[in-house]
Amino acid sequence: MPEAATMERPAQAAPEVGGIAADRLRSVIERIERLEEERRQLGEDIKTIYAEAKGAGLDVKVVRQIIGIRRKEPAEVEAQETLLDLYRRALGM
Amino acid sequence: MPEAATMERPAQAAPEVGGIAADRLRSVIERIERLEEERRQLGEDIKTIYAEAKGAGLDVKVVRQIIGIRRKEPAEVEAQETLLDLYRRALGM
Amino acid sequence: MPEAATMERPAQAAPEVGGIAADRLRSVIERIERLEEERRQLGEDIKTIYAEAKGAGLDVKVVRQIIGIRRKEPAEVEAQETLLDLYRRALGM
Amino acid sequence: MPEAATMERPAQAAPEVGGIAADRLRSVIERIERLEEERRQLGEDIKTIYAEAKGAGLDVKVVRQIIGIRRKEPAEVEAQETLLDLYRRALGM
DNA sequence: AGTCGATTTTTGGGAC
DNA sequence: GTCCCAAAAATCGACT
Repeated sequence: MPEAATMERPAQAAPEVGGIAADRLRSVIERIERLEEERRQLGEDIKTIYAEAKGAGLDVKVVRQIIGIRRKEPAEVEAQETLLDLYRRALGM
Repeated sequence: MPEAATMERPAQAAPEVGGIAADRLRSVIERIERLEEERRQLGEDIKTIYAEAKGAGLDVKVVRQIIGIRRKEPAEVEAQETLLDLYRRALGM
Repeated sequence: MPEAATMERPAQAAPEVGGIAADRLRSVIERIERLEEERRQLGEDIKTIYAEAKGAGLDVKVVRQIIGIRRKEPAEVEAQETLLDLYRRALGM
Repeated sequence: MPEAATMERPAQAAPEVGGIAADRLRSVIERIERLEEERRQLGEDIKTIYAEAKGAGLDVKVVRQIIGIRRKEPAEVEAQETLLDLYRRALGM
């Protein structure tokens, strides 16, 4: 969509309603809605894989747990390693 | 709650507005608001202790980290120990 | 890093390392953790009331909205509603 | 708990223990993790658009409300607004 | 910039 | 087994 946007108040190219740039508002909303739709679709894809996994005899619940743990683990490992350091710093050592 | 103050419409003890038990609605809201106020106050108390800690030379940020880690740690330790089991169960072993 | 077992309550390892500051650190942590526990309990109480409200036929989400509205300044509430109307009109909704 | 290093990517330990199911488990986990990463990226893209909108003078919170309203069925939107009005009147707000 | 409180989405559990 | 509801987690905007 080329450059009509810079024409601020001609009758129809870039209407303002109550001081709002309607085109910009509409553009923002439509772009977000489109990305949210893609996001929702990915959610469905993920569900499909879980369903396949279940069909293949895997325990979906524990697969979920595994993925959850893998997601959190790096932070947790680091937290463990940092704990003593934190105490020492808190005590000003 | 039998207080005279709640009798906005003197004609009735338990007025309904549009099918809503107004007394009950009001009671729910007031109780929640009261608990939220207590909750907010505790938040302030906690802030005060952090301020004292800072005055005593402790590093507030790391004290926060320590408390955060202590809060999460039992779950994390357990998660670590459970991981291999999860894989085995997911594989049906 | 010796024996994971000794890390379970790290506050106990501190007293010797930092002199008086270690005691203070422990005190700060324990007081905050106690207040946070009270705070958590209040959160549960609030949840219980919402559950009762639901059982009494109230729409919990709308009750939440009401509480949110009462929490804000009236002017702020109106400003927001006005802006929402404005945007809706800009979009022709 | 011996040798933390071998636990970092537990999926690699699996192939030998469960035969073909281990491969399937790994595949499932990796495909899901990939989709989740794409999903996370879309979340960031959405955030970026909101930031742009804010920079353009739009009220992000209200834009969010608009999107929420458009997502719901019109009947649902009205039902909720009606209920809110009802509760407000029951409370004399 | 980092925290906090609140809302919304996701996940696990239970009823039918 | 499928659907709904409650608990948990992630996310967002506000404030400091």
